[in-house]
Amino acid sequence: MKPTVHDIAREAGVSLSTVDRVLNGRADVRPKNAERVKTAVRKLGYVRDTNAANLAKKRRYNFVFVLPEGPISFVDTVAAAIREAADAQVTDRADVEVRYVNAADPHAIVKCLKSLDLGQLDGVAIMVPETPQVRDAVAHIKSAGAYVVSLVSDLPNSRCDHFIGIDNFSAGQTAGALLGKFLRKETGSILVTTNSMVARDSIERRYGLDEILSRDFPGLTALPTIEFHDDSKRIHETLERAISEHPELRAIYSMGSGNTAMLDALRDHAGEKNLVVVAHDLTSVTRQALVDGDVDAIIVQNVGHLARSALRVLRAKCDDTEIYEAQEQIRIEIVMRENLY
Amino acid sequence: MKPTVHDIAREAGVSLSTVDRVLNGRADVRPKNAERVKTAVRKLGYVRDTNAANLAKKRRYNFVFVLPEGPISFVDTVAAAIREAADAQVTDRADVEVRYVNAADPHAIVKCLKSLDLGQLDGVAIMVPETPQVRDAVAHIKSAGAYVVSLVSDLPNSRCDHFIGIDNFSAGQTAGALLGKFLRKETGSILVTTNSMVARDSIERRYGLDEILSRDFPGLTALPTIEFHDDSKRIHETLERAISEHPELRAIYSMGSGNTAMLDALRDHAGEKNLVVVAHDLTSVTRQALVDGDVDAIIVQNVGHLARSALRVLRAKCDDTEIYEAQEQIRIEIVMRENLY
DNA sequence: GCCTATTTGACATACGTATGTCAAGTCAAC
DNA sequence: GTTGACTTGACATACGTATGTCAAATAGGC
Repeated sequence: MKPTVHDIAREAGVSLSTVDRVLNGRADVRPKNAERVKTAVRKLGYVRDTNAANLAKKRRYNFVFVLPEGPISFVDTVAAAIREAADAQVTDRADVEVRYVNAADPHAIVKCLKSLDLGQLDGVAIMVPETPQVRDAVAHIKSAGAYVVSLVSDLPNSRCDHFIGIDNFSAGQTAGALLGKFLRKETGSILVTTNSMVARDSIERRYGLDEILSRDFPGLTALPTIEFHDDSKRIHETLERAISEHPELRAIYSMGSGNTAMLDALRDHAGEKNLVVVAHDLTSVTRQALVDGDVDAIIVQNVGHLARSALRVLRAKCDDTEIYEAQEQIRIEIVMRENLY
Repeated sequence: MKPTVHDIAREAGVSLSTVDRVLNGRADVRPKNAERVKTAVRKLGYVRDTNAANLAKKRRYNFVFVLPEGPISFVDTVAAAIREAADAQVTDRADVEVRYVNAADPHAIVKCLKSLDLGQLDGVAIMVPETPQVRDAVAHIKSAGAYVVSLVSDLPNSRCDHFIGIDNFSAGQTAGALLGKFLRKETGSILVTTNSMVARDSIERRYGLDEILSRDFPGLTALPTIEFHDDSKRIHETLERAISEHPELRAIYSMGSGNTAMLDALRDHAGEKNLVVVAHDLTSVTRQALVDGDVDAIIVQNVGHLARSALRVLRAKCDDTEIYEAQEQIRIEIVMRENLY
C-alpha cells in the first residue's frame, strides 16, 4: 500500500495538520517537527497523489503557447497538434491558449509575453528566436512563478525550464548522412536553401551538414546557403541559375520553412536532372512532394509529440514531479514515402 | 465548469443513487428514468472523472505482458522498456508483470495464458505468433472481461482489442526504398536474411521489400530469404557463399532477430565489398554497428513507445475511454548514426 | 512560575465518484 | 384496495488530499 499523509503523521508522531503545513509550507513549524515529517516522508517513500490533490484543490492548469505568426505551414501543423492534444484527455484540467506573434519583431514578442496574466498563468511554451529582450521576458515570467519551456528552437541563454525539440545540429548531420548515402559513389555539389538564416535552427543545421560532409563524404560540396526571405521569385531564379551554373549539382537540401516555393521551382527547372532532395518538416506540401516522388526524404520532428510533450513537461513542472525523459525526447525522424504517417 | 453526477441528477430530475445505478449498471432502473439520465448525460456532455472514480474505488490495474523467451536481444529491450514505463509515473495504479514463454511452442503459450488469474487480471499484452490455440486463449481471456492487445506482431484473426506495433509490410517497403535510394544508380542483388520465416513479421517485411523493389527499383533483385535458425555457423557459410557466388551483390537486408551473427559474419567476409546494410531493431549490437559504420540504417520501432502505448491503451480500454490514436501510432523510424538516440 | 506569542492538534468540510443501507415510494396483479 | 415485488431517494461513509477554524499545548522571556 502506498503511504498516505496519515501514515506520515503517525510515523512522525505529529498531527495531520502539521504534516500538511510541512508538505505545503503553510505556516511556521518548529524545525524539530518539520524534520521529523521530512524523515518520515523519506523513510516511507511517500509521494503525493497528485490526482487526489488536484481533485481537492479543483486545480486547473493555465498554459499558453506563443507561436510565430505568418504563412508558415509548419507552424500551422504545430498549432493543430497543440489543439488536438489539448482536446484529448492528455490534458485534463488544462486550459490551453495559442497566441501568435510576429517573430521577426523582438519588441512584439516581449509585448506579448508581458501581456500574459501572470496571476493566472501556470506555464508557457514559446517558439520564438532568442534575443536579449526575450531572455528578460522569460526571466520575468519565471520570477512570477510560472514555468517556461522553449519549443522547436532552443533558447540556450534564457533560463527556460526545458527545451522541447530536436537538436538541429544532429538534424543537419542526419540530412548530410542521408544525402551522402543517397549519392554513395557520386561526387558533386549540394544546393542548400532556407528561408532565412536568422533563425538559429538553420544555422545549426548547416553546421551539422558541413561537419558530416567534410568528415564522411569529401566528394560532396555544399554550396553557400541561399536565403530567399519569402520571395518565391528569388528561389526560382536562384534554382535556375544554380542548375545551369553547376552542372555537377546532385542534390538539394531545404533546411527550413519555404519548402513550397522551393519545390515549385524544382518542378519547373530540374525535371531531367534527377536531383536528390531532402527537406525538413512534414506539411501538406512536403507530404505531397514525398508521395509524388519529388522529395526523397524528409527530416521530421513529430508535431504531435512536440505538443504532448510540452504539455506533459509543463504539468510535471507545475506538480514538481519528475520528468520522464525517455518519453519527452523528441526524435529526429526520417520520413520517406513508405513510412509516411 | 464540467458537469458532475450531481448536475446529471438535477437535470434528469432523479436522485444521485439512480444516476449511479444507470452509470454503473448496478441495479434495475425503470426504462423511463434510465432514459432521462442518459439524455441528461448527453445534453450536459458529462464525462466521468476517471481520477476521482479511481480514487473512490481504490482502483488498481493488473496488467501482464507475455513475451517470447530466449536469447533475443530485441525482446530484452522491450522488456526493459516495459519495466521503465511501469516504474515511471505513467502507470499510477498499475501493477505490471512480465512473463516469458517459449514462443515456438503454441502449447506453452496457451498454458501461460490459461494460468493467468482471470479474476485479478485487467489486461494483457502478448507478443507471440498467432496459432489457433492462441486465438482461442485470447477469446477465453476476453470472455472473462480482461482486455488483450497484441504487441509487435499482430494477431489479425484473434479478437484483440488493439495492436501495438508497426505495419511490417510498410517496414519492408521502407527498407526497400532505403536500399533502392542508397544504391541509386547501381544494379545488382540484395541478400535478405532472417532468423526464421515462421514469424509473420519477416514474411510481411519480405513482401514489402519485393513490392517496392519491383515497382520502383527494377535494377535490384532480392535473393531468396535465408533463414538461419539461431545457427551462427550457417550464417557465416551462407554469407561467404553469397559473396563469392554473387559478384553483383550490393546490399544486405537483415529482416529480424539474429543481427548479431549476421553482423559478425559480415565483418569477416565482406570487408572490401562495401555492401549497403539495412537491419531491424535497435539493440546494443545494432547500435554499435551503426556507430562503427557497419550498418547504414536501421528500421526501428521505438520500444519505449511500444511499452507506454500498450499501457495507455490497456488503461483506456479498462476505463472505457477513447484511445488517442495519434499518440498510439507506432512509427516506422529510420535510424542512422547521426540521429541515433 | 507566570504571561504571551507561537506552534500544534482535533475537527469539519470539500473535491467528484463509488457503494452500501434502509425506509419510502410506485407499480401491477389480484 | 390490498399485497408483494420492484424501484427510488436520502443518507452515510469512503478514497487521499487541501484548507480553514479554534482551542489546547508548548516554548521562551521575565
